[in-house]
Amino acid sequence: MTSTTDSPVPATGTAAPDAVGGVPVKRRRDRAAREREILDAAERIFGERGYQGTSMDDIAAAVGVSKPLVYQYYGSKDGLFLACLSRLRAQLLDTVSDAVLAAADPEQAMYAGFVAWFTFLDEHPSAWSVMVDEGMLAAGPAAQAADEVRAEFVALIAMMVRLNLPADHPHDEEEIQIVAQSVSGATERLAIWRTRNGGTPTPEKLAATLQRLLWRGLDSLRG
Amino acid sequence: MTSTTDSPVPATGTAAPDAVGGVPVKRRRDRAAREREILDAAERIFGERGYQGTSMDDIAAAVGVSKPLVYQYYGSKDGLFLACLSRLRAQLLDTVSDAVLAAADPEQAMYAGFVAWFTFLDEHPSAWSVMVDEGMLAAGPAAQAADEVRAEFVALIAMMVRLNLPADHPHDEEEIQIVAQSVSGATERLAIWRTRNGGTPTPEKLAATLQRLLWRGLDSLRG
DNA sequence: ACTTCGAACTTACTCCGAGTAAGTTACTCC
DNA sequence: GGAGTAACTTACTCGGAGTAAGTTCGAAGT
Repeated sequence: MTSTTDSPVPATGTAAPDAVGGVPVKRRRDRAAREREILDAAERIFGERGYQGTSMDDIAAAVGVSKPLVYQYYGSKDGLFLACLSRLRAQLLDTVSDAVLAAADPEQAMYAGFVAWFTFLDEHPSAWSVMVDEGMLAAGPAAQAADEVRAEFVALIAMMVRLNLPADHPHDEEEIQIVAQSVSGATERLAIWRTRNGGTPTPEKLAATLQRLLWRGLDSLRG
Repeated sequence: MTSTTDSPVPATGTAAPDAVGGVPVKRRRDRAAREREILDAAERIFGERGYQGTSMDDIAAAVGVSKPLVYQYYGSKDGLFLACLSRLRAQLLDTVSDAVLAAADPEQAMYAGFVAWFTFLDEHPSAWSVMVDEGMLAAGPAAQAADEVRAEFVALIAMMVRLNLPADHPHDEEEIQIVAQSVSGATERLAIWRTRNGGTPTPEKLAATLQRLLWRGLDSLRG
C-alpha cells in the first residue's frame, strides 16, 4: 500500500547519477512503474504547494525525468491533478465504506462514516490539500471528470439514506439526491473549516453534531 | 443599482474612437468611475469564461484601457476576482437577509432564505459562475480574504440558528458553528449541482426538502 | 490664456510556466 | 549483433501575469 519506492533506483528526489563504483544504474523503467512514481511525486508536491504553486517542471524534476514524459503519460496538468484527486478519493471512499459497513445499525453507520471521513483527512494532509484545490478544475473537461469522482461519494450517501427508508415506501428519488448532495457539501465544507480552524473540533464532536442534526430530519422524509 | 454605464462615453466594450463630428470625447475618468467600469467588465467576463479562461488583457480591452491601469487599481488578477466575488456575495447576502427578515416566523424565515438563495443564483448566472470558480483562490493571501467574504454568510445562518434556541438555554457555540458551516456548505453544493443538472429541481423544492431535513434536527440541538 | 502639477494612462518590455516537435538512447527479442 | 520499439530528452513556441519608466490630459492657480 505504501509503495512509493520499489526499485534499485534511490528515490532521491532529484535525478540520481550513476553508481560511482562501476555498474551503471538502470535508468529506464516500464510505463506502469513510471506512472506510479510520477503520481506519487505529484500527490506529494500538489499537497505541499497547491495546484497553482506547482509546476510540471517541479514534478518532473522530483521524479528525475523530463517534462514531456509527464505529458506523455498524463496529458496535461489538469489530467495529472485529476489522477491524484481520483486516487485519493478512492482511498477515502474505501475508508468510509469500510467504517459504514462494519457498523451494527444504520444510526451507528452514519456516525462511523462521519468519523472515518474527518479522521482520514486528519491523517492525510496531502489528501486534504488536493481536495481543497479541487475547485481549480471548475473549468474545462476536467470539471466533468472531477464531478464523476465525487459522484461516487454522493452515491454512497444516497445508498445509506435509502437504507433508512421502508423498503416498500414510494420514496422520492429526487429528494434523496438533494439530501445526498447536501451531506456531501456539508462534510466537505466542515473538513475545510476544521483545518483552517486549527484542527478543532474533534472528528467525534463533528460527527456527533451532524448525527444529531440529520438523524431526525431523515426520519421526516419517510412520510 | 444598475449603474453599469453613467457617462457620455458609450460603453461599446472596445475602445471608442473620438466622436466623428468634431468635439473629442472625454477619455479620462476619475478613479472611482474607472474602478466601477473595470469591476463591471470583470464580473461579466469572469462570469462568461471563468477565472482561468479570462486574461487581464481581455478585461482591459473590454473597458478600453491598458492592462497596467487595471493592475494599478486592483493589484493582481486574484485581487480583481476577489473584488467581483465580494460584491456579488454582498448582493446575495442582502437578498437573502431581506427574505429572512420579512418572514413571519423562524420556520418560514428558513424556507424563505433558501428560496431566495437559489432564486438569486438562477437570475444571476455570472454570480453563480464566479462563485463556482471561487476555489481558484484556494492558495495565497486571497484565500483568507475569500473566507472572510463567505464568513458573513455563515454568521447570518448562525444567527438564525440562535433564534431558534431558548434565550436562556446555555447553547453550545461550537455546535452552532458546525451547523452554520454545514448549511452553508450544503447550499453551495446544491447550487452547483442544480445548474449542472439543468436547472432542476426548482428552488422551492430544494428549499422545502432542506427545510424538512434540518428543521427537526435543529430542534434536537435545543436540549 | 498660460503655466504647473498631479492623476490618469500607455508603451514596451521581463519572466515564467504550460504544452510540443522532433530527435536520441537504451532495452529486448530474434 | 542488428532491428525494432518503448522510454526518454533537448530545445523550442506561445500566451499570460506582472512591471519600469515614461507620456498626456485636465484642472487649479495667477
